[in-house]
Amino acid sequence: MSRSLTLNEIISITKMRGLVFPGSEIYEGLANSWDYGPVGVLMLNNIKEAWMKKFIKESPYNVAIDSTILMNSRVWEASGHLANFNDPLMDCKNCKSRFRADKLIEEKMTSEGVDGNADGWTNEQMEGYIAEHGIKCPKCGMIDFTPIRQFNLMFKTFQGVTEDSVNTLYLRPETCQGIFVNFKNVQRTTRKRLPFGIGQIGKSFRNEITPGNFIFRTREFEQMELEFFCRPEEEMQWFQYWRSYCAEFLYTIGIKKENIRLRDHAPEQLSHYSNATTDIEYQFPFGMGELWGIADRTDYDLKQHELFSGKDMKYIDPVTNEKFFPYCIEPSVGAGRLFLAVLCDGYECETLEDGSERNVFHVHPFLAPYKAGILPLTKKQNEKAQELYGMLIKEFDCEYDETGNIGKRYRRHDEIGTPFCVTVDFDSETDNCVTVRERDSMQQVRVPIAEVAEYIKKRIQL
RNA sequence: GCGAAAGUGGCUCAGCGGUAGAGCAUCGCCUUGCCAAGGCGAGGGUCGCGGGUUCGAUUCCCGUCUUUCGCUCCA
Repeated sequence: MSRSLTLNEIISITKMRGLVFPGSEIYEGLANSWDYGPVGVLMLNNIKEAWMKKFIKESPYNVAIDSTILMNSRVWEASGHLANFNDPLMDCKNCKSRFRADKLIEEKMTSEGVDGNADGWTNEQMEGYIAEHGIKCPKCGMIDFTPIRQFNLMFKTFQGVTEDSVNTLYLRPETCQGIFVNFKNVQRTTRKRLPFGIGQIGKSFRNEITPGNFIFRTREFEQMELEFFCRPEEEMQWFQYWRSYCAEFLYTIGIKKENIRLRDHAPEQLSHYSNATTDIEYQFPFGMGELWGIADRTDYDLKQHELFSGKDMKYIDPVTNEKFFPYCIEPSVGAGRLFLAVLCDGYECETLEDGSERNVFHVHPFLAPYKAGILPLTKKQNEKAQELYGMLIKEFDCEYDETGNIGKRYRRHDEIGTPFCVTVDFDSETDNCVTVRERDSMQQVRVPIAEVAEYIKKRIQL
């Protein structure tokens, strides 16, 4: 018998066990900031490593870069973020609900069978349209809106000594632009031919109106993005390829299939530059939430950068000398979100045969913070266990623990997802073997000390 | 920003107008021969912050901050 843990239970455990702490806690916190603790950072790094392994290192197509968070502001002009990453918000004075003016207008147009949108409209145009067409508050039906206020989702900062508007910079709201602006550099230095991809793991910042749900939506977050370039006529083929590759990745790292849903966007939902988009969603305790977005971005970004920079951003086929804009498929996933999905998917409270309960974190050994706990059965085995620990720590992350009785230590490691516990006991002295206890099955195997490292290494592969 | 709820030791919470408790966790000693065992002991909280009422506030009132849930969003 077992049950999943609630989000609150998971938050408690992660705080108690050093996975995740509330940010700036001693100063009353900072809304929606979370720090990864000593145990959490191991798993976060393993998640990033898993992505690197499957999307870059083992891929015949892809390479990685690490670009800056601060970029020339013209990048954001070209990408459209300076113009479009604003939400025009208005509140209903009567019922205090908040709406996006452009969404209200689009809904009105749709309901009247008009094909159009409010993209690129000024606030005055939108306010005018709403007044003329008598758009009512969708919630209470009143026509009593505040004026539009722009809410820019990009964090602004300043470069240089003075807060001069000339030096206004933005924290990047997505990592992919660092890839697009380096497209030519990467292609030239790697001599890659289409199709090929450029990946990046890095922080992005969005001044979300409403963050929340633990680490699900935070204003500072880490993305793992791949921009995969291909010939325009192959876009759908590669879109499908990455769409299933991403889903397969999730299954590989142990996410339960029944908690995953692939949702293809309907044509009318697509952003203006996209020909196809699929969200891979996960069944979080608070509902379905987007984990991975796979978007066909067409040649929009490279074209925009050529337009704004004046530099040639086209691909030149080294064989045919053909010159064209490649299309781009973008699978983009949040590291923190994946971390949360792994937590939600793995944490269970099991009721054992004797009626006692144990919290277990069923996590893929590759992602587990520690691969092994090194435990002397009693304090008499401390020295030998220390020695073994010294050997194993060179091979993988593990932890030495001699406090409390053995059962307690097993449970403590169950709770942080350690797949193996290695116990040095009274017989170890004579038979040079140790007991390896497996987390999920609670089965025990006798393994020669000389072979323990290999035994575990074989079982923690991705 | 608006609406709702909440803030008491690391976690989960109880409590009360007379300056704080439990369980779990942590640490030490003893015990312990494989699944949160037992015994003894220890540490840790100016009850989010500021103000007001009161002889006296963790408790009542006001403000403020923070968190959580919803409006939002799309990694």
